[in-house]
Amino acid sequence: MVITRFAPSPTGKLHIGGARTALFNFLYSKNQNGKFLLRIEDTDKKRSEKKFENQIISSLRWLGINFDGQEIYQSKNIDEHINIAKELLKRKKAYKCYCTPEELELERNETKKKGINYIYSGKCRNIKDEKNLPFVIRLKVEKNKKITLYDGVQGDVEIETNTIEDFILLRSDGSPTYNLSASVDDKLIKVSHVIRGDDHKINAVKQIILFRFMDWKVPKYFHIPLIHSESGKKLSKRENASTTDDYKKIGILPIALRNYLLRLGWSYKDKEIFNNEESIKFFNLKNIGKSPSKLDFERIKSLNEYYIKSLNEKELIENFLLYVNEFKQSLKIDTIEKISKNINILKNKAKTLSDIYDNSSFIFKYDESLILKSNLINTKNKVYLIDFLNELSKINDYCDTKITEVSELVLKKNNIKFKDLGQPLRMILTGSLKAPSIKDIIKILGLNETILRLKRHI
RNA sequence: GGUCCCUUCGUCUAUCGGUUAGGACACAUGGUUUUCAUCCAUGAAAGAGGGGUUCGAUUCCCCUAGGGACCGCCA
Repeated sequence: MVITRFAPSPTGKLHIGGARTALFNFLYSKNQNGKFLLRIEDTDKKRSEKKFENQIISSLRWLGINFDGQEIYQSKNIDEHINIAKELLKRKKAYKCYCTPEELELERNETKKKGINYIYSGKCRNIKDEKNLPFVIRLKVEKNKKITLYDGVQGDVEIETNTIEDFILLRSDGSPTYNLSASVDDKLIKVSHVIRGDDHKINAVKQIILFRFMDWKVPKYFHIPLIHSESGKKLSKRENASTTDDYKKIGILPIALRNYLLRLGWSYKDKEIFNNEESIKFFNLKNIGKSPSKLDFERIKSLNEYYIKSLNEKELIENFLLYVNEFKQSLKIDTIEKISKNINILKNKAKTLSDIYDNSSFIFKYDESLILKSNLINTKNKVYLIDFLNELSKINDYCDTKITEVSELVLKKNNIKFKDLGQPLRMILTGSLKAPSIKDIIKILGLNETILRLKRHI
């Protein structure tokens, strides 16, 4: 059975790269009818925070990336990690190292000065007698061997063990480090495919060595190229617009972000649009690309625009209201009703949910500052506008054809083009030149409000 | 600096040695349109460089250049 996992450390919000890693793991496991697990790597007590853990889980949920079972906490398995370290010690595959951090710092500086790559010298390797001093436990990496990482994305990568140091398994306070914990946990939860960022490639080799020392079955590894920022560097948490929250905040739909992430570093022929079902159906590991990719915000927006247009009304309204609730000034019930009813008109120019909000603002926030400044409202134009108002006042209820009749009447009477009437009308009714068509504006505002607004300015 | 990885339009990518090198976003032009958009059509735009292998290389190999990742008692 295929078992994959996403293993974030809760030291920050879920960022784009992590989200894509989670997505690939999720999609592959679901495509194979397997399991997708979430493991919180919270062994760094200083930097881990509960709020980030919650944030990561809710971001995953938002993207529709659902994990199986309960989330797993690495910190709960610490005893087992320590046991394995002891077992390795017993098998003589690990040893106690009494070097102090200060000594190591010195070693590091010395080699760096010489321009040589630093790895721990291994000087404690052969200490026979126990010392009554603080110690760490290090893995005894075999010398002069080649380890091949059979990477499903990168191909076979051969690494000399001499370039890999005797890395620490247990710190001097007895707590396990990442490579130990991750290996033991992957073994415990029977991970079959490890899909993660390229930055873990060297860790994979370290973990393979540990797996072999323990006679465990080594999982398959897939190291996906990193996502780079516009500047071409690894996307860091500090970059603006690097977390999923950043995108949520500006009104990107989860399905759009998910679709974007899926196609970043992965492809399926010429297909660009993948809904959630299709993404599971078509996803595979072999189409993952080898080269890193840059984030393209325009593409995200355009995908978002596509989904705003193609989502059904109900889904769009749901997404919109959730968004407004979380990020915008709350709206009155009747405004919400008006927007919901006319969502198909109001979504027209929108690339983001925030745009829909802005497009709708003439309904709930009648900003007259531009109207007063506009030279569209002059004595000449007022003649038609008054005609229009008079004719409009004769109508009892809104009706498409009646509005057309009214405007045509005014146009004929004054011998003008629609633009001459439409522009000032639009300005008065919405306080802006960018708005839906006149008919739609009247329909949304209602006859009463339309007449009220007209009367204020003519 | 050491080890490892990557390199097709500006960006994301397709290409299983033979293609007018395809698609998408962005861009430009034109058309539709009751503003602005949408939509439709068209266009410009790419194999980092140099060597091999081959009848033939974007594709396979080597070198160079450029970019990136890792090099913590972080994960």
